[in-house]
Amino acid sequence: MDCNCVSDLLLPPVPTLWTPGLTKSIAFPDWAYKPESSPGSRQIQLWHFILELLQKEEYQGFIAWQGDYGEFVIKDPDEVARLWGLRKCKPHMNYDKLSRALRYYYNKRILHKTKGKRFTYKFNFSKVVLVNYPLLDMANSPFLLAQNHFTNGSSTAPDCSPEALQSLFPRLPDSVRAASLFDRGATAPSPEGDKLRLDAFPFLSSGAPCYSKPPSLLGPYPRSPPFDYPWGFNPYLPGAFSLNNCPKLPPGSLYPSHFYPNPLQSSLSGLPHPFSSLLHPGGDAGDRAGTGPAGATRLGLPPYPVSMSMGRTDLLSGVGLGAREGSPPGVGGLGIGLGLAAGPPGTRPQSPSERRGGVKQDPESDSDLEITDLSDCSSDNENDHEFSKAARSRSQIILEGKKGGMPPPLSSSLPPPMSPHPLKSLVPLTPPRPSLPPSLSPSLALHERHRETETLKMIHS
DNA sequence: ATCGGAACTG
DNA sequence: CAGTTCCGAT
Repeated sequence: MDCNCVSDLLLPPVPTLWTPGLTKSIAFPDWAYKPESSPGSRQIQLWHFILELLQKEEYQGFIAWQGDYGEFVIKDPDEVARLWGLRKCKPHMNYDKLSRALRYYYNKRILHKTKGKRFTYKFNFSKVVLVNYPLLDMANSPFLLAQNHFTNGSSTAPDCSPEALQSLFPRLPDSVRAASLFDRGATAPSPEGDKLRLDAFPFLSSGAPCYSKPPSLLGPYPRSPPFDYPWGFNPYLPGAFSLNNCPKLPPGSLYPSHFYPNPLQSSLSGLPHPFSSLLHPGGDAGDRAGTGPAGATRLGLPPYPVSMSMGRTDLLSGVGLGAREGSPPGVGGLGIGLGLAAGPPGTRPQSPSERRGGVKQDPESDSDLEITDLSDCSSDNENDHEFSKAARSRSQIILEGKKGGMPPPLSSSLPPPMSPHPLKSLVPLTPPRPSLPPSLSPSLALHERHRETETLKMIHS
């Protein structure tokens, strides 16, 4: 009653383009959403919220991607906590509580802490990706391969072949797998399915944090097709990929930003866009024809570009989050498209970050990355808690000796070291896995690869 | 600052 | 279940 919570107002149940089922099943795993049937379920979740903030420029003064892949820094803990409290109608929310909730994610492996860096956490995207896009071309995903590599040398490679996946999702006929992925609500409302997924890929859940090398691949591909993203985000708009819209690296980093693609995006880029059918029945959105994966193109899904800005709005909005997160602090509210709007917000509030001393980019962060990753790994192994149960029998995780990570000298206003032509790098970056487990090299994989190759050719020409 | 236990809530 | 709140320990 006394709560001025505007979340309801700002957060329409579901964006017009979404259906509840769709929303839930597509974007996130069940640990993100309880089944609609579950009473009292479906409240925004903290990590979704975090992603939402991360994705919007308006909040980059408060929280932003920074450092290693998937890493973000809460520049202004108080503000972020305030926003969170706003969203949850918890006027007394503060960073202490927020952080508790964040810690709560450690065991769930959704997040983990980047040790040594204040207010810095790291997303365990792989899990999210996999869970959300179990059927996508994993065999082709360097990211996943990398994970695989790290997790099990080779012997017990989990079977994530399309076939295997298919078996996990029998209700997702290949022919419509893409559609189904985003329509499971209607197709296969099986809450168990979600669980299954998680358990089905223990290698991802537990090994995820161990990677440190840029999984890489689909990086941003700056183009400027006039494509409209109704759900509020247009990767082509200025700012869409700007600075912190995606997990990126600091300037001094070893790897170019495109080395740290958003797994969610990468994954998505290989799939037809979920909404495309809704948005562009014709299946054609643009023109960028032939620029990306066939599927994507056909569906009007911007091929590579999409791969940046994180789970981006598509996911987020689906979550309901994307929806207006509100007019938070002064922010114009409907961030309808982040960058979108005339892009004025681009320069959002520097925010009091500094006021709190924010997370100054201390040089100390130097030795962290590696350590962080390693420690995370260990922690993963050690605190497997619930997760390990499922993965118990799994073979020990083999840590790759060296990590590519590098202590990023953080710099708030780093110019995006984005590669102008990620696709080029993409080529060399996607070497055919020499020891590709049989389970990973099904025809689909080949097919995908082939498609990709063709795409690249086209681009080059 | 960070962590995690514990009781509590919707 | 996903936090929220409180809090002592490190």
